[in-house]
Amino acid sequence: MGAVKSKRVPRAVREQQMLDAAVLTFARRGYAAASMDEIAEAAGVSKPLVYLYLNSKEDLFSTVIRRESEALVAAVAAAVEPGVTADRQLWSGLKGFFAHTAAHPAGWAVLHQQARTHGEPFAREVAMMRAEIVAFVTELIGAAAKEAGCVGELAEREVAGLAHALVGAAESLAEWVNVRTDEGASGEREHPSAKDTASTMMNFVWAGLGRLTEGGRWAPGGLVGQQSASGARR
Amino acid sequence: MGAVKSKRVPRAVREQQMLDAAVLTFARRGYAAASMDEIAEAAGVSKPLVYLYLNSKEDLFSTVIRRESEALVAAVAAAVEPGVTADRQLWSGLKGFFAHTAAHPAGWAVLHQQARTHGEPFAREVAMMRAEIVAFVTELIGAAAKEAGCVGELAEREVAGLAHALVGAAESLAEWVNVRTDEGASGEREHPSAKDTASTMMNFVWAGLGRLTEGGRWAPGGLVGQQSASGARR
Amino acid sequence: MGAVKSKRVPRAVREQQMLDAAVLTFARRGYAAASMDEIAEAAGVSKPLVYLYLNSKEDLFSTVIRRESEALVAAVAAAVEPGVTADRQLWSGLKGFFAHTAAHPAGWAVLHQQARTHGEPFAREVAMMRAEIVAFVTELIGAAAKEAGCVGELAEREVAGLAHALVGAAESLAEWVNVRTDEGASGEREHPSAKDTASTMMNFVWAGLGRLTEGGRWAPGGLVGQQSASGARR
Amino acid sequence: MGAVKSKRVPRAVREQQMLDAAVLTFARRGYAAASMDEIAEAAGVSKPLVYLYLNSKEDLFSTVIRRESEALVAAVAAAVEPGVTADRQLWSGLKGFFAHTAAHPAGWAVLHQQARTHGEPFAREVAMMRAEIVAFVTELIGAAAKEAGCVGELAEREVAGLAHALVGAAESLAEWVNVRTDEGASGEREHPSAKDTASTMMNFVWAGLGRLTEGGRWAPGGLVGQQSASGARR
DNA sequence: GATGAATGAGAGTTCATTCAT
DNA sequence: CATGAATGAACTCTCATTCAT
Repeated sequence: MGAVKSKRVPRAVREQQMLDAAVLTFARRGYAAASMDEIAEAAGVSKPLVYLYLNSKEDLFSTVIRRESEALVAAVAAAVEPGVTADRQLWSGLKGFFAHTAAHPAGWAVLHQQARTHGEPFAREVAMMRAEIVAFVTELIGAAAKEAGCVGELAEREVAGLAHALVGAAESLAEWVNVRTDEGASGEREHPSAKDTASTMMNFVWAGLGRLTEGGRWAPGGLVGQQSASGARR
Repeated sequence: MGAVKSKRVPRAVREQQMLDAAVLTFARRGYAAASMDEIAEAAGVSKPLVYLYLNSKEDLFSTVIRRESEALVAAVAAAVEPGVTADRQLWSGLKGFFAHTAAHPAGWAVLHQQARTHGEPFAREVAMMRAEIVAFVTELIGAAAKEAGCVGELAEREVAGLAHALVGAAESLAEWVNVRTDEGASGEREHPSAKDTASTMMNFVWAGLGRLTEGGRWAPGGLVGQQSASGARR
Repeated sequence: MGAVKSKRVPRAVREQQMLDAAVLTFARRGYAAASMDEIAEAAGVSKPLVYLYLNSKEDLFSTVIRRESEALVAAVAAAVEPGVTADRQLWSGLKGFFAHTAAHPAGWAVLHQQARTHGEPFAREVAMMRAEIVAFVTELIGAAAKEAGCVGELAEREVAGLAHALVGAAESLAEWVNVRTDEGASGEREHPSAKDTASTMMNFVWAGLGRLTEGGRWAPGGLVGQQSASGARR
Repeated sequence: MGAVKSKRVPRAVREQQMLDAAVLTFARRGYAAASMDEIAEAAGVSKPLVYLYLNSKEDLFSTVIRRESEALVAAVAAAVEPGVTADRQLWSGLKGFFAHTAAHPAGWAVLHQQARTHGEPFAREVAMMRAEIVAFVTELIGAAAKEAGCVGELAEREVAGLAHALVGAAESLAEWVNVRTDEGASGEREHPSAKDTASTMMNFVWAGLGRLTEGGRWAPGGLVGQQSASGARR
C-alpha cells in the first residue's frame, strides 16, 4: 500500500488528480501566476497530459470553478433541513456552508478570490452560483417575515440588500475563520466549529431581522417604530 | 500659456498621474494582465520614467495599494462623527465608507479584488487596513454594549466575529451597489445614495446588536434569554 | 459477410490505406502542419500502428513520395508510344503526364509543392524523378534533331536547357489546369482533357523546336538563319 | 571600420536586417521549419525585437513575401525595353527576370517554393504577382500575333495556356540555373549569364510562336497547316 | 529629464514518439 | 494485433526591465 508513483492511471482518475492539483495551485498563486508547469508537477504528471485532458488553462480553470461551485452548492443544499422554520433552515444552511468552506479552503479561495477577479467566462460562473444562494436567502427572509406576521412590509429591494449583506457577512466570516486557522501553521489551533460560526452569524443576523419584521427601524436618533411604542427615543 | 502638452511637470505631480493611471489599469485588467506598457501609456509618459519613479511593478502596485488604503481609511475616519453614541458613529462611518467606495470604484476594486488575490506582499497591506477598520468597529460594538448596560457580557471572540461579519456585509453591499450601477449602462440608473446603503446596513445590524446587548441569543429553538419577555428597555 | 469495420486486414493493404490517407493529408495541410494524429485518423487506424508500419513521419513522407514518384513515372512510361517518331512519343508522354496529374491531384501536389520545399531527404527524391523525365525529354529532343537532319548542331547544354524549360512548362500547365478546375466550385467546369493540354504543349514546343532544328535562331533582331527566305540551307 | 557588433541601430535598418535574415532562413528551412529563434540569431538580434518590429511569424513571412515580390516585379519592369517589338520586350524582360532571380536566389526560393505551399494569406500574394507577369506575357503574345499578321487566330484560352507554359518554363530554368550554381559550392562554376538563359528561353519559345502565328499547328502526324502548303508532311 | 532600442526569462501550447496493457 | 496513457523537446509569443543616447 502507498502510491509508489501511480503510473498508467485511468483517465477519469487522472483528471480528478489534475483538478485537485489545480485548485491548490490556483488558490496559492492566483490564476495568472499559477503556471501549467507547476500544476502538472503538483498533479504528478507531465504538462502535455494536462493539455490532452483539459485543453487549455482557461478550460482547466473553468472546470475547476464549475466543480468547486457545484460541490459548494450541493453541500449547502444537502445541509438545509427541509420543512422547518425559516430560521432553522438558515442555520442549517450556514452550518453546511461553513463546514464545507472550512473543509475545502482552497476551493473556497478559488471561488471567492480568484474567479471573481478574472474576465467574463469565470466571473459569470461564480456570480450565478452566488445568485443562487442569495436567492435562497432572500426567500428565507421573506418566509421569516411571513412567519413573524410581518408588520409594515419589507420593500423587495430592501430584502435583496439584506440578503446580500447576509451572504457577504458569511463569506467574510468564512475567510476570517480559515485564515486564522491557516496562519497557525503549528497544527491544531482552536478552529471554531462550523456550528459556532453559524451561531455567530445567526446572532448577528436573526435578532436584527426579528426586529425588522416587527416593524422596527433604525434611524439617526436610534431605533424607532417598534411595534410597541416604547422603543422610540433612547 | 495653456498647457500644450504638460511638459516639465514636477515629480510629485507626475507620480500621482502615474498612480492614477495604474489604479485604473489594475482595476480594469487585474494585476498580472496589466502591463507596464499600458500603464505608462495611460499615464502619458514613457516606460523608463515609470521605473525611475516607482522602481518596479511590485513597488508600483504596493504604492497604489497603500495610497488607496490610506485614502479609504482617511475618508472613513473623517466621516465618523466624534463624541456621539456608538450607533451614530457607526452610521456616519458607514456613510463615509459607501460614499468613498462609490466615488472611487477603481481604487476599491484594486483593494477588494486585486490586492487580496496576489501573494503576501500585497495581501498583507490590505489585511492591515482591514484590521484597522475591524478594530474600530469592534470598539464601537464594545462601546454600544457598555452604553446599553450590557447584560451577560459578550465574549471578546464573539465581538470580533460580529465585527468581521459587519465589515464583510458592508463590503458585499458596496460591491453590489457598484455593480448594479455599472451594469445599468442605459444611463442614469437609480444609484442608491451612500446614506440609503448605510441605513440598510444599520437596519441589518443594529437592531440585532441591540438584542444581543440585551442578552438575547438565537438558538435552534428560536430567540431565547431575552432580558424580560418584552422588556426591551435600555 | 460484408466488411462491417474492416478488421484484421493484411499488412500490405493497411499500409496502402495509410499511404492514401497520408497523401491526402500532406497535400491538404503541408508536411509540417499535417499531424500524425490526423493521418492516423484519416486512415482509420491508431497512431501506434502507423509507427509500427511506417516508422516515423519522415519515413512516411519518404514512402509517400517514392510511391507517387514511381506511379507518375510509370504512368508516363506506359503512355509513351514506342517505336514512333520523337514528336509522337513526346505527345503521348505528355498526354500520360497530364492525365495522371489530373487523376491524382493530391499526389501531384505532394510531389510538386511539398516535397521540394522540405530539406534534403525529400527534395532529392523528387529531383531524381524529375531528372529521369528530363533525361527522357532530352533524348527525344536529340532524336528529333536527328530525324529532322539537324542543322548546325544543338549544344548539349542547350538541349538540356530546352528540356528543363519544356518540363517546367508542362508542370506549370498541369497546375494551372488543376487549379482552374478546383476553383470552379460551381459544378462542372470545362476541364480541358489531357489530350487538349498536351496539344497546347506540343503547339508551344514543337513548332518552335522544328524551327530550331532547322537552324533557325532567335536573336535580338528577330528570327534569323531561317532555312528559306534567306537561304539558310545546310 | 567594419561592423564590430552594430548595436543601437535605427529601426528602419534593423528591420531590413531582419527581413534579410528571414529570407535566407525561410529559403533554407521552409516556413514551418524555420524557427523565430534561428531568424533572430541570423539577424544578430534577440527574438523579442523581431516580434516588436514584425509582430508575428505570419506577419514576418507576409512582409518578406511582399518585399521580394515587389522587388522581382520592379526588376522585370525596369528591365523591359519600352517601345520595341514584342519579341525584344519579352527578351529584355526575361533577361531582367533571370538576372534578378540569379542575384537573389533566396528571395526567389521563398516566392517560388515556400509562399505557394502555405495557406491563403501567402499564396494569394504570390499568385497575384504571378498573374501580373502572366498578364504581361499574354499581352506580348497577342502583340506578337498582331505584328506577324497572325493567320487563323489564336483562341484567347490558347494564348493564356501559352503564357502559363512560358512562365513555367522560365521558372523552371531559373531554378535549374540556380541549383546548378549552388551545388558547385567550390566557388566559381560556369554560371550561365542571364543573357544566355534568356536566349535559351527565346529560342524555345519564340521560334515556335512564330510558326503558330503563321497558322502552323502540331498534330499527331506532325506540323500541319503551315502558311505555305509545303508543311503537310507524312 | 526623457526616451527609443534592446533583451533574459519564462509562459502557454503542440507534436512526434513510446510504453504497458 | 491494437490501443489508451504518457512525455521530452521545441515553438511562438509576451513582459518586466535596462541601457545609451
